[in-house]
Amino acid sequence: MLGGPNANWQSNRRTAATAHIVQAAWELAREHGLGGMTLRDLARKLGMAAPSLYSYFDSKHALYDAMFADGWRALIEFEPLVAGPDLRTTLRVGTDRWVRFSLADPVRYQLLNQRTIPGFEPSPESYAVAKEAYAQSMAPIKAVANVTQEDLDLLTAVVGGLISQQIANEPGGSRWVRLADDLMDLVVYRIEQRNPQTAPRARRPRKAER
Amino acid sequence: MLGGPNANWQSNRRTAATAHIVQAAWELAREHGLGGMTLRDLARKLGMAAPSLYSYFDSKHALYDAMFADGWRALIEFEPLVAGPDLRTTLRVGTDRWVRFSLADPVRYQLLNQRTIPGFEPSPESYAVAKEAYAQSMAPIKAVANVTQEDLDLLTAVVGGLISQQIANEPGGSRWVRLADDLMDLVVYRIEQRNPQTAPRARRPRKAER
DNA sequence: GTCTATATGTGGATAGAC
DNA sequence: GTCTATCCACATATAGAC
Repeated sequence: MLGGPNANWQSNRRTAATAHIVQAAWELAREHGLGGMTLRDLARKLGMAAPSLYSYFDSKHALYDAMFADGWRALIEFEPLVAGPDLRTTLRVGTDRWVRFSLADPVRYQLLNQRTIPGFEPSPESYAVAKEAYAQSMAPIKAVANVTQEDLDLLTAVVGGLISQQIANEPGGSRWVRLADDLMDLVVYRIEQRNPQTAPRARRPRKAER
Repeated sequence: MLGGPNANWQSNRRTAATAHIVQAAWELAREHGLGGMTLRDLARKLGMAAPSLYSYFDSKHALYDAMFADGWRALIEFEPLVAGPDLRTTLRVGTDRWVRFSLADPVRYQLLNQRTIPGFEPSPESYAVAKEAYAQSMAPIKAVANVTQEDLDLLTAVVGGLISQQIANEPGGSRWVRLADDLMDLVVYRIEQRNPQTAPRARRPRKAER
């Protein structure tokens, strides 16, 4: 465990160096793929010998773990997460934010959301950051509508499906993610149909606006 | 290119041996993970030396390619694909079939639907099998409703989202996939709302009726 | 503490004998 | 086609200079 939020700050030079390594690792992963990144390349990019990296990370998996936490932290600080006036707007804005964050760095999406590195599992500390980001993203929705965990599970899964398809089959395009608003209309329909509390029935989820 | 459905059948002993290797590779992948499978292990399992595998496959990627085609072929032959009396039933039955096929072999799902092996892309020949399986799966839906490509894109993505979440976060469980029927209701709602043909209160005859 | 130098084990892949 | 021998790249680990 190095560079974690533990004990005494041995030196913030160390944490700065660690952050620098993680930054370079992201660049390398974007270049050669997440699994294609080698510690030799990383060390060369940083101008040091490969074994020196082990002063900062116990293993390559530990580096992935730091990147995992860093990626979720990036989401937390990505953009101010605004709550819309109603459920539909809140879902659209939140999903749009998540889609843009994901497409902005497909390799990051891969590490954060897919189990692609054999044997890698995030540490409890890093996973806690992921849970924090999740809670932050869901809070505005809970604030504006009466949603169940099933609603949120469904929401998370279907949006992830759109993004995954987009990245896998048409990187750089919008064939799938442009359906996000339509999809949010369906989620709204599901939630409001079970929960006819406040909304005036006049508002029908037509596909009109974009 | 070895063992393909090409030119003359050099010998079906060869194709049988190739199929045997692919079969053993699946078992090994299920045991150690898709990326954790090594050619040495595979050779030992087959009782031969590792380099001998190169008589059948030009590379490890070529082996993955054969497994890719084999996996999609397995879907084509998985179960008789029945068309229901209406759109909702057809979607539910087709999705249920796809979910069961996927959960029955998560490693297979990973190879077929996610880009998890660095550098691996299916060959045109293998990808053609995938397209055939896709066309076969979508045919009953097209037969029973007037659907657009966007509808099918949305359907494929959201169901894939459920399955991915299920495999990644709760293998063996049903927290996500049990929402499949609910999700199909939403898809039906989307299609029928745009296309009010056979709905109970609709009095307009279908235009594309034959 | 951080670096260089080096050693070990395990992958995929190739060469050449039979 | 199958084998043995071998190569090279990689992750990993340790020793020791500064």
